[in-house]
Amino acid sequence: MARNARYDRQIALDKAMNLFWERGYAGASMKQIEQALDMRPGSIYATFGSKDGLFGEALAAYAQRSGLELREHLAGNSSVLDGLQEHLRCIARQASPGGESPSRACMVVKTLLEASNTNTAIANQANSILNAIEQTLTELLEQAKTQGELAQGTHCARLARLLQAQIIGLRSFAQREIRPEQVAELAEDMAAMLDHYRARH
Amino acid sequence: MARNARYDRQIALDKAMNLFWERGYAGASMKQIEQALDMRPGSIYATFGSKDGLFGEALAAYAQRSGLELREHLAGNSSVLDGLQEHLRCIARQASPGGESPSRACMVVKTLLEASNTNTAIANQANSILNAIEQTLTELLEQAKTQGELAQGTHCARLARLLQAQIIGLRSFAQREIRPEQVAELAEDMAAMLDHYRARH
DNA sequence: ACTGTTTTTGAGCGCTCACTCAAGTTATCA
DNA sequence: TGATAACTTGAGTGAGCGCTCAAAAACAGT
Repeated sequence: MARNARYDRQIALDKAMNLFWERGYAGASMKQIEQALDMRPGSIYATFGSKDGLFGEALAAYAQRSGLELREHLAGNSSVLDGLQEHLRCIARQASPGGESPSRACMVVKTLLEASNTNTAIANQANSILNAIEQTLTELLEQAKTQGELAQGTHCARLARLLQAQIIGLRSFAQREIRPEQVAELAEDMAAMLDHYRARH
Repeated sequence: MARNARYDRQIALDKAMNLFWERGYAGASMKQIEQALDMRPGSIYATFGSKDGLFGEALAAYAQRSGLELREHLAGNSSVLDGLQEHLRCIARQASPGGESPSRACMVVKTLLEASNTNTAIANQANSILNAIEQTLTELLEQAKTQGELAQGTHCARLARLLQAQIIGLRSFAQREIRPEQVAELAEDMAAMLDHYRARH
């Protein structure tokens, strides 16, 4: 008894995610969003409620996407630690200058730094995502310890936070104007650091 | 033959730096700047030219301040590596939740991430500052190698980039809502990592 | 084809943005 | 003390912001 929506919600969300990832929350104006999504303001507000609402959904979509990537890298390796090292190298490859992603830096970290003292709701969301990632990393490391990959004395939650800080550092560092191989070297050095936590055989 | 300025340029700059550091470039409005500096728009524009100009000077002041801090930590230790480790711990102390600095994260990194795809001039300035820091760290490590602290095979420029990425990661991580001792542990783990590069005696 | 419902459209709302400038004020020096 | 030059003031500029809503358009079911 009525027409269907012309726009696919997921596709629109993906385009919004790319724009916000590239330009940040304040840096992306509604005019630019309208153009990127090829939607008029009324449709956008009917679908997503507000700029905040759209950003929130875009950030959630980004987090989901990132989670999938991590799981893929882990699935390609029987060893958890090998998978995590592969993850670091893959981040370096994606975050190298000349790549096609909207920004070399992580959208969650960009959001955390931008919103922390200006937009509580969005900052809280970024915090929650980082908490969840820390939790996931901790569980993975616990698993590695159980399987004898990690030294028995390893404090997994603490190592998870170190690993997360490394990843944050790697991706933020990559935002500099720098030669791609230097980003790759950096990832390699971080991967090597993980080796120090391996169990001795 | 004329009156003097009521405002001390350096003091005004320092207040602007704190506001920009806390809220970012876009997040700090001229209204807020007027209030923070207790200056009316005409005086601000006569003194600093534009919001961009003021931000540029504030960022430069921040970089200078940070450089002084690093030199202080180094001066307190006869060993360069000890000084760098002390620097990491001191960053963690300052960046712990409950501290009084405008933001736990580094203003240069906040600027790099905010401006990279929206404000070329400012992004370039952040890039230059990070280049200079990398250069300084490289020289310090070369010095440590010459003095026999570092293993002879060490690639100092590469280790400098690793160290910079660690610092970036540490300070961005600290922007999360997290317990202070976890930030301290993180700094400790990063300091321990530096030990692996020490020369064996 | 007609009807009923939903979606799309885009002009334009009130507001805040960075910024200007003529007028007023104040310190300096003859 | 009066002339002069510099600084301060704040109302006001045009532009852009996020957002609204009445009208037009498009489809589904009869």
